[in-house]
Amino acid sequence: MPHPVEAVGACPISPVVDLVFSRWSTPILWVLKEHGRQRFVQIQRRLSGITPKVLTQRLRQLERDGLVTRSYHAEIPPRVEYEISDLGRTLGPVFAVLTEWSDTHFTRVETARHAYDTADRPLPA
Amino acid sequence: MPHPVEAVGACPISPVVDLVFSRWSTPILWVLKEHGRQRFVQIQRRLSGITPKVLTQRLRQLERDGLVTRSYHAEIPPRVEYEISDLGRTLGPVFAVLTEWSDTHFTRVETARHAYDTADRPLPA
DNA sequence: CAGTATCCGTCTCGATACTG
DNA sequence: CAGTATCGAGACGGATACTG
Repeated sequence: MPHPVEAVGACPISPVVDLVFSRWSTPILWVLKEHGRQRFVQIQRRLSGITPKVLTQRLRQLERDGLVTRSYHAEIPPRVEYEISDLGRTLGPVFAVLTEWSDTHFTRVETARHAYDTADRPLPA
Repeated sequence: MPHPVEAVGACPISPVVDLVFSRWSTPILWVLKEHGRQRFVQIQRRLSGITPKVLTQRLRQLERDGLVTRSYHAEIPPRVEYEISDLGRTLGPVFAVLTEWSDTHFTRVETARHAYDTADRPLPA
């Protein structure tokens, strides 16, 4: 389920968010970036348990968006390899900034959550 | 619907993605960053039609995560104001990089989509 | 104003089974 | 191996109505 289009007017980066941060997209791009070209089952194993249906859906979307390339080799058994594209590699700085933010600020989020959960607040009941 | 936890092992930025790029989170943070402290209905109007239920849900989550602060003023009528927190403001570079990526690369995505959609491919039927 | 309560449609995911 | 087909379950969002 993509982000609503109505939000684009208020938030110009919504299209990119849909593109890169849809469910499973980021982990798939990440493993392709980290481990290079690989086959369908290898990706599936690294994402520990994603079903073939969902993996196929996401890979097709990423291929359509030009972030991933698919190469089919008509052998027996058939061999299909996926690789992050040049366009996909340009996302490197995006991931780098997110990694850096996570390393420096994520503990503050966890602290905030804990504080919120243990705060005295008027009971909803 | 958060990203699956199983993906975290393969992709360390999954928690941040859930935090910042969950549905509606980015647009809400964006309008708070752009237009400063504002009331519930103002946010609702800028996001053109988000329902109060959903807006409440997301604001609560962002408040719990420490990205947004909520201030309640017991007046008649009641007044509640939301503001991006200091922690939320540290996301500035993240948004900046995404904006830059969008400006320089998004047309290539659209080109790729068009090429994919008009490509001759064996019919699925 | 700032929400909450309820109902409902949709979408997606997950599990399972099957095919070239 | 690399998917496709089908089914069912559940989360989530949208619309509407109501409250302090």
